[in-house]
Amino acid sequence: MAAFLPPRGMRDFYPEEYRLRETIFTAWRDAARTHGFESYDAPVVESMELLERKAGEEISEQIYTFQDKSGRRLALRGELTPSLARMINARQRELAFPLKWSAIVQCFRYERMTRGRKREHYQWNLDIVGEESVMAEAEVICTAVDALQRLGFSCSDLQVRVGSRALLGELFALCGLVPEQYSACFLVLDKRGKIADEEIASLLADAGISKSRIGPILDMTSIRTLEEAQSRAGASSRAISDLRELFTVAEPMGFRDDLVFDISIVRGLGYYTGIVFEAFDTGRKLRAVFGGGRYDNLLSLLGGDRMPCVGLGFGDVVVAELLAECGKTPRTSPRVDCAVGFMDAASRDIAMRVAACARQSGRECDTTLAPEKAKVFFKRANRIGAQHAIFIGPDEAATGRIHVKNMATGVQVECSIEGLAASLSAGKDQDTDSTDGHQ
RNA sequence: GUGGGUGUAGUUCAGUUGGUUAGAACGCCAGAUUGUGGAUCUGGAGGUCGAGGGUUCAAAUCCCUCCAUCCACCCCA
Repeated sequence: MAAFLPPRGMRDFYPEEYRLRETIFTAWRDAARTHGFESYDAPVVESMELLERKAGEEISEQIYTFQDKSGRRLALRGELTPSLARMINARQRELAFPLKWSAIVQCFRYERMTRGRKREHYQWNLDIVGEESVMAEAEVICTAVDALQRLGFSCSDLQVRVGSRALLGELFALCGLVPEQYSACFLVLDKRGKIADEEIASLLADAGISKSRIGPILDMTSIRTLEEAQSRAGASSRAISDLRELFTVAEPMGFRDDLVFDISIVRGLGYYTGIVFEAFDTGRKLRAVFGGGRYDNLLSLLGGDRMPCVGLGFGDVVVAELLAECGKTPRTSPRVDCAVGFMDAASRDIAMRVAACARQSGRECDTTLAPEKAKVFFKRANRIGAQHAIFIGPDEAATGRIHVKNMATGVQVECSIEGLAASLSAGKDQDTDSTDGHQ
């Protein structure tokens, strides 16, 4: 038994797991780049003060906190948004808005673990800062759906459920609530279906909401369609027209089929102000794969000018589970263009020359570090996924003629060291010709 | 934090009412093949049975404590 394990909730990535992680990261990066997002990064350690300024959350219980040797109160970030807000605020006069930023960062959370939830995960963040219109929501969702497609998912696997805090706010106002009471109502509605209505009623009462209004609030969760919502909110509802516009533009953007209106989506984070959304697997067996929404007040809350923002967070843990659940986990194996080995000390320098030659021609090349038997070398070459294997023994060292073995076909061709690049290319063409003909 | 499950080889797991030297598969190593991988065959290595304590002539097995881990709830990225 291993004496040491990773700290609770933390993960090691062995090469096999690392390859899966890279597959996910690549889908994220490619989708972001394809949609014109710029990459950025921020420190994994932030000041507690920044995190605490983010209203309405009992953070310090749930994040890793510590003091540095000067007594500064610091924390491992639990999410990237406060750092983003800090960065934007610091250069609010110089940045050109709207801007579209993407980052893949590791976030930490000190909490109990369950399925799909560790104490650390990698999260892809997409944010659009400085855009008032619902095009910002459309663009981040479209980009996230793009990434899902790159991983092999289709709209039959996932649904993006869209709600709106702005809509709920309008409906609350019609019930006679004041804005200060909204956030308590959001949290309570989020619990609808999880706890009994009587408990919800008493929670609302605790928030200072009079009895006569509790019924109408609970009743809101029975709204199923946008039309129904409109009939309550009224024809002039800004929230409804935003939602309608999102669904409309999703059509030409290609993700209309993934969208579903769901008034019960409110999200746990306190800073959301408008449209909010979460993507779930169709079977609803797992947690949200990604989620996000509009947070127009966070930057001003942290000392900047008011700035409309839309953000999206997409974690690696749940999507990996969903890949497994759907049988779509890509089968990855190690791969390298060629491997070079040598039989004895006298052959070493020729082998290294051959390897250098291969690398100069742009090939990936693994080399044996010590003399080994041919059998051991070829076995290892096979294991590391070498497409070609070149074994140097006394004969090759003496004549300068080397044998390039195509590991897929077993065919071995002889060439000079200078002719190596050509042989590797020839073998490569052969490989692709011999496959099913794709690409 | 609550409830339940599980801890045996590198991995996944068997292991009978407590009873002799704890097994299998896969993986690993070696040989068959002294310069050629994947397939096959043969052999080998590898275990303080999660830790500590208790009951017993005898504990992987029963009891207690702790630790780890998984699932559900709670909470949330």
